Amino acid sequence: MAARSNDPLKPRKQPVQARSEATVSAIFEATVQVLLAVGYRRMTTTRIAERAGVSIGTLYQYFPNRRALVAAVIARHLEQTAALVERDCRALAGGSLDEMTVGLVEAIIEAKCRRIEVSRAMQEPLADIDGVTLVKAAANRAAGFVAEILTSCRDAAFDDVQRLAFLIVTSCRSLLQAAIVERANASDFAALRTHMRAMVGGYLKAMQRAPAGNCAL
Amino acid sequence: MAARSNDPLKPRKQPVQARSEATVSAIFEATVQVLLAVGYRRMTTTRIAERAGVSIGTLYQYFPNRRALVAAVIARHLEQTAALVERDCRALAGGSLDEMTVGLVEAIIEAKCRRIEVSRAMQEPLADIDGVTLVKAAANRAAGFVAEILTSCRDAAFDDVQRLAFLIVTSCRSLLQAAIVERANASDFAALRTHMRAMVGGYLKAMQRAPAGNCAL
DNA sequence: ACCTGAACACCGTTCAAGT
DNA sequence: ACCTGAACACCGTTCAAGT
Repeated sequence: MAARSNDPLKPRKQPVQARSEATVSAIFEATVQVLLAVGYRRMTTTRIAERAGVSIGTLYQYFPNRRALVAAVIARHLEQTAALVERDCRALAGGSLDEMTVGLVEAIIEAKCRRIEVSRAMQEPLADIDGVTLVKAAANRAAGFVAEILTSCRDAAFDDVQRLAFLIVTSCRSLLQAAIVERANASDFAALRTHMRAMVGGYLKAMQRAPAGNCAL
Repeated sequence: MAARSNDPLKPRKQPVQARSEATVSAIFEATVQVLLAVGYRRMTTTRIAERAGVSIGTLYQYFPNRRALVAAVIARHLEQTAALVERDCRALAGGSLDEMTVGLVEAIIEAKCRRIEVSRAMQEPLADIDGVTLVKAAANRAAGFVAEILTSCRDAAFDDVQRLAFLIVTSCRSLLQAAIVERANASDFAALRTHMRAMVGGYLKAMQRAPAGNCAL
């Protein structure tokens, strides 16, 4: 079966020789740099080709259009972010509900705020490419890790864990994204952390399968 | 004082006569229709002018650029949404924390899902215009109403109410927006409602100033 | 296999000329 | 005061010609 890729954002040609690999890499890096330097609206293919040191024709040999370029950049960034959440989640396995609440919030904040300029620069092109799909995919990946550790929680159990984890991730992500785009300061982020903990913790407690019974406090 | 608005180099005009008001209104409506019909990417100024029954020059007499057109449409929609939240909030004054939880979630769902196609169509242009600012402004307005009724809660009190309300609104809005953009079905929305109640309720309980003391359950 | 850049198509925006 | 639409500028994309 021949794979028929109709996806307009998929790369057009795969690099075969070594020099073309270098070309693709240069175009890719140039895209990131131009995006960060001038923003999406002023990010022209001419500028990217210039920056990458190749002709405009070469660019279009590997990427079908301008949007595919940013899509590639964003997809990679989202994957890296999900991977960071995964890494931090591993340490939480078998912990208590309260430990997980704090740990999860921290993991998501950490992941989202590393490369904060990219997170901010992503905002503009996200809607222009099929960003919702990309974000949802990344959120689902991260939610998978979160669901896994929630299942391992030693003092609580949940139904519908995947959805629960997805909502936690999505909610935290969008609150953080808003703060990042608005260039919130350190004290705003500190307050946001407190509120996110309360939100995630309260949510998890409300969604517990078997309630604690009598009040342990 | 010489009227500087007669400067021929200055674009952007306010409608003065009745016919120009009609023109502006027609352009405005055409923008909504074209946006809904073909999406933001294919929404050209030519198409809008055509649909409005005016020339392209007339369009640019009243709107400085394409983005301003969508910004106007979106701003109006966001204002209407905030107003709906306000209306539904009024009924909740003086209620219990549980009543408010359910009522708030319902108010936000209702407001966001009325004109659901516009909410979906908004997604694409939002980042291209200064949408974050608009959304934040609308969220702050809605958060104002929410904060007001939270203050009137008869069995709970909160610190930092405005921020708390803002996070509730923002969190719910982004979860709903994601569901809308992904064309979630009725059962997805039902589950989302349940989870949003748990999240908001849990969050509010965790953020109470004076905890209930002994477990009331 | 890979690269080049002039040429093309399209769209946002302007402005001199109308009523 | 308000409208018109040809013309301009710019940018994404292509393709015939090169190495």
